[in-house]
Amino acid sequence: MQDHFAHQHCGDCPIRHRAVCARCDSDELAALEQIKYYRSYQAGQTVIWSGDRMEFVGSVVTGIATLTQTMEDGRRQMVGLLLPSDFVGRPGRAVAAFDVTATTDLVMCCFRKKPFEEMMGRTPHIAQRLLEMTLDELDAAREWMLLLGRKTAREKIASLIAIIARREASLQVRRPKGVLSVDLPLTREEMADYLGLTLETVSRQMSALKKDGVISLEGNRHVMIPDLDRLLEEAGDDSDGGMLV
Amino acid sequence: MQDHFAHQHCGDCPIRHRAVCARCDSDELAALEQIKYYRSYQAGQTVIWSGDRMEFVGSVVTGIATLTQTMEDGRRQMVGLLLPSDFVGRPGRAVAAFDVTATTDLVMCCFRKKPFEEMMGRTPHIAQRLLEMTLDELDAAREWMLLLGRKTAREKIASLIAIIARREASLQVRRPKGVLSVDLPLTREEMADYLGLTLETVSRQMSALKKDGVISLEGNRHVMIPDLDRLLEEAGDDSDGGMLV
DNA sequence: CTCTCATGTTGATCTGAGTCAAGGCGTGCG
DNA sequence: CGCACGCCTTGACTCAGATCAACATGAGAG
Repeated sequence: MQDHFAHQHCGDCPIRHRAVCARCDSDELAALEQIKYYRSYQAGQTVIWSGDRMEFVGSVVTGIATLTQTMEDGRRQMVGLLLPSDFVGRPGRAVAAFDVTATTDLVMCCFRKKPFEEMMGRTPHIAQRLLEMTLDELDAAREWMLLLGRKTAREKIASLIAIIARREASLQVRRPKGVLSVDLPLTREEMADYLGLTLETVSRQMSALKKDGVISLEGNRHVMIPDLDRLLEEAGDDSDGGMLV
Repeated sequence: MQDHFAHQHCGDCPIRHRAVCARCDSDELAALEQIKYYRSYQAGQTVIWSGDRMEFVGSVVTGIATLTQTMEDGRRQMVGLLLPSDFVGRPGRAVAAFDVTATTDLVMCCFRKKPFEEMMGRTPHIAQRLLEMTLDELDAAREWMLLLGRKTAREKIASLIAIIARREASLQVRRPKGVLSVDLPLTREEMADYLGLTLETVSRQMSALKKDGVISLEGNRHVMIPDLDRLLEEAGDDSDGGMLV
């Protein structure tokens, strides 16, 4: 398993993951290597329960995890989607604030919290890098608040698909000219939990967008987007809104 | 104006504001003093428009500001409430992502971004402190996502009042035994924008909570809470949920 | 003092999304 | 093979909150 990452450009250091390799000198990297370890989870497994002591911080290497919050009566809201390179946990707080669940098989690269915090104290740019990442997440969360508070069901669905599509597109080297195609990493129910809807409404709005030619479906999880601008219009997004996740 | 703050315990350094004075040595404080300055805004004035270049970072000294996002058709969502000691702006990004508006008269203590960033490079614990604060804000934003996505109008109102009440209570040295009383710093419309509701619904649910004896009103902006536990129950909050804002 | 304007309340009605219920795939298993 | 189970779709009905509209209150300006 670990071999798989050995020849990735940025290895698996959570700090390097987001392209700050240049700032890590070899001593620091060696130190990080010494305290890191891996954890694997199966799809559906819970990584941490809200309220649990959290002994580690880390980042996602492969797979997808979700951050969710649940009310006593079972109402559930997903508050974050963790993709490869995303950071989990917080230096300085002992207890997890949200449930973290693996929605696919998941591999995380972890550091025990204590040594990581000590390391952070000695290596200023780690805190700076984490600060940048956290500020990005905060902006994304706030963008999501607009979606949850003010968008219609149709706009919510269109926004979600657009965000996933945009991320896929940005991973590809050249922007594809023609039809974009996207794999949804979430079930209808998970989409509903993310968007503050019910799964029935998600299903209905997907059908509606399909009927109106905004998207087409191939199986349940694969979406083709003939015209990204059209989709963005349906999403009610500000012209550029492209800075997010 | 500056005299007013001279004898506050923590002065106005945004880093010290949240009780890390002990970690600031005198050289650092002197350096911060040199680059800081004040800005005042009148109630209703816009501090920054989303998309504007942001030349400074800073923290609120007195007054209240809001972070909002607006769609082209005018739908508006408040995504943050800035209270004294809250930090505004982000080292590392040139452009504001949200509108910042003063809802009351507002004084901010600012630092030009460039020198502040340089300072941050030299003074590791500033980044660490900002990281902590940002993580707190992120948790609060995620908590708010549950409210926006899943709570009923009544629960939303109760939650908002509870949050404000809790903060007031925590400022007072001794927890008051009896009736808590809270000043709402927001108009009905601003509350609606914060909660993802319309102002009519806010008004109706306030009346309903009053009729049911959960709160009582004295004027429009002053709320008395005979039983905080009852209010929390109405808010649908998890037992403790007290870690936030 | 009255007028105006911003703010807040309340009522009547409408509607988007939730709820309840009935199937429809597709996959894995006995 | 057929059955069960997880996931998804669709229909009928309901209801919480939005919308539209009228009116109340209070503070400041002239």
